[in-house]
Amino acid sequence: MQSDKYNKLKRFDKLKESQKITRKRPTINDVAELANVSTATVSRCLSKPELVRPDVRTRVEASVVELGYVLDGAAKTLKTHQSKTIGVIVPTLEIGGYASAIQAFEKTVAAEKYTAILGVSDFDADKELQLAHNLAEKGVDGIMLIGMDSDDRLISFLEKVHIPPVNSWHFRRDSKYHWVGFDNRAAIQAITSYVFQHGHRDVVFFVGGAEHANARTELRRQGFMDAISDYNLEFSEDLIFEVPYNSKASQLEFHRLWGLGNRPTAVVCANDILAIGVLRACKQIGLRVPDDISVTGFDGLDIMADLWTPITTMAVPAKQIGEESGNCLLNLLMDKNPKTLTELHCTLIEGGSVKSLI
Amino acid sequence: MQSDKYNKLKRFDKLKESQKITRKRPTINDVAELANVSTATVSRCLSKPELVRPDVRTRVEASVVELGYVLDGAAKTLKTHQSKTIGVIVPTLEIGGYASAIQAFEKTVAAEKYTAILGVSDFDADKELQLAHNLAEKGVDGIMLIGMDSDDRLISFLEKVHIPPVNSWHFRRDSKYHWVGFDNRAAIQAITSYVFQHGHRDVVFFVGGAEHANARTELRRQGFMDAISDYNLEFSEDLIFEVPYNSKASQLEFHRLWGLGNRPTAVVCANDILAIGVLRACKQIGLRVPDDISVTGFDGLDIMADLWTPITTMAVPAKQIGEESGNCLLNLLMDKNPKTLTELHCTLIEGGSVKSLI
DNA sequence: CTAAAAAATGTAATCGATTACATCAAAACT
DNA sequence: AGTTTTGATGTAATCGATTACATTTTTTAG
Repeated sequence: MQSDKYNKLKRFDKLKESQKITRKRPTINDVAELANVSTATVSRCLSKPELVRPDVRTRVEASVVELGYVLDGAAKTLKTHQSKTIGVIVPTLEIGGYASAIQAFEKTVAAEKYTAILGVSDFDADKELQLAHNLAEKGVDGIMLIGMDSDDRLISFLEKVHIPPVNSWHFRRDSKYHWVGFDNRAAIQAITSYVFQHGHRDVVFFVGGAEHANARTELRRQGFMDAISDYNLEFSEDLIFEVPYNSKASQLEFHRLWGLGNRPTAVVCANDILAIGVLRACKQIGLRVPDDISVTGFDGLDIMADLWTPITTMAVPAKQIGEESGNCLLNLLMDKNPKTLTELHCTLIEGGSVKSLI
Repeated sequence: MQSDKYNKLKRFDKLKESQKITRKRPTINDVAELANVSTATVSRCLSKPELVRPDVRTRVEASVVELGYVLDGAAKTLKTHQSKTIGVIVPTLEIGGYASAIQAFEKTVAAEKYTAILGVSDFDADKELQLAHNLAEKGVDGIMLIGMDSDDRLISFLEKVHIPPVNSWHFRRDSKYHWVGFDNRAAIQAITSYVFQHGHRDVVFFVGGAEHANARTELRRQGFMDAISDYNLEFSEDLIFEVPYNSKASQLEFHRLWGLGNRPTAVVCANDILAIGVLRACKQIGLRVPDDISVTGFDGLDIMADLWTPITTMAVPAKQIGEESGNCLLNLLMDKNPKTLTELHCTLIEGGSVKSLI
């Protein structure tokens, strides 16, 4: 409009110049030029080849190869508002089950040309929120959340930016969001009941807590308490030991407990890593498992079968969680309506680490 | 130019209309309007706030919050040719070390505002190449390659599209590319020599191979052979057993070997998973480790200390590899010149699974 | 108090694709 | 043959940011 206000010509030249230096890859224009067609045709060749006459298509494809053309996803995303990208937020990859779930998830969504963007939250809700913001900027089409409480801020943020989330690992029945997982509370109740069934009455519960405290921990406590009340036993907070998520910590905790004269006949652990620590402590103290004391884990690591004593544990359907979450999100993105809750089941694996007292 | 050729007005209206329906999030224009500044100022507030007067900045920030504005990364990337994104290609996440390395890598690059995009190649060079292509379209600024041979097609592709790669896990001395890893051959040689030092002479080598065959497998074979020639022992192909990467397979393989009357005094395994399988087989056969037979692993899984018999293994510096790869790539992206080769070291962990015959 | 220098802000072209619609060509009807 | 339908291709506006340079405002110097 004000053509004298700004000296356009000069600018244009400068830009064109700098552009020449910056440009590293051929663009759709270059391909179009070489193949003697319009950019529209090139674009069609790439996304809807059936709309282009075979001979033209061949010519275009040859140009693509000759120039080594790679489509610029940013431009495509900008225009289409679709990134073909899914964010995955996970507390840690060090927990084997999470890694398995992610791998299965990646495989599932990759089959539909989606790419996974990874964020590790370290069990930190603030970091998680920040990751989500970052993913939103990256333009992810959806988000997979693994094994966390869904912080309200997170959920409302995702709602505001219109990114559909799928929550996984455990689940909530009363949620309007999508969940894929198993019933933590019931699973802990089940393995605890299994121990009670074998006649144990002095049972303590090791649960990963403290710094990683989250809804899941709470659910597990409740599962333990459910089993206790099923058997009409008396509950006391002293039966529950919150331990950081590593075997060293649980090993020390068991030593402490034993040192105080506490003499349970069984230790139920909320995860396998804690069970391993307990096992180490028992070995050091000279307790035979299961003859002197019974121990159970939770997670179903393969390795549990190969320890000093094969440990009875509850196998978590990690791979399935990944797959089903992937399918759920894919459906969500295709505007199909996947069911809100996909409940998967855990499997008790008897290792022989629980002695029958009956 | 040919304004009668195309009916512009009609189109514009249509587009504006459809746009209204599509647009889900506020843009920089909305923020600019609300804050009563230009888009340039908003942009500056976001990337170089120190260039904007504090009072204006405050107004802009308030508008950002009020609208719930999230920057559109695609537009930014399109203009700047920078995605602040790094691709990670890994054969599998089921190998604990890889997961640890990725986690460390993610943490390292996240500190500099980079995001990791994950691709799982399943040990398949074609899939790997396809992943790289996909990552190139996504506009990644760099790529981290874990534990694979660098397929020549991959490397030359990355060169063509100007994406700097960092190779990790093992390394090559003669490469012009960046490597972060340890000397596979030397490490296997070291643990094999350790076994020879303990007086063993009938030693077999279990190595993950077959479907996952790669340069690394070859290097490990060579490491084993190096140790043999150090001790002037006679080499035979029969000493090497290629086994799929899982404990079940190595368990079966050991049964087969034993069934054929093969009676080694020690089994050196190229990874811990295979060692676990051997251990299981020994237990089933009734062989005590290390009294009747010695076994070593490789990887340094924590769990090796808690097996039926704690297993001597070689700890791989997975976390360090992730960190150093991250730093290397960051430097590369900042045009600093990181060293081409970062050599890290393995640590022998004596579990007591090797009996001294001397 | 004015002039020059520095700081803040605005303008609008640009990144590289997609795609609605226009146009042109070829095939299928009268 | 002329008309309609169908198919293939081209045109150019558009997505939402960034940023070179122009312009305006503020500060500093004289």
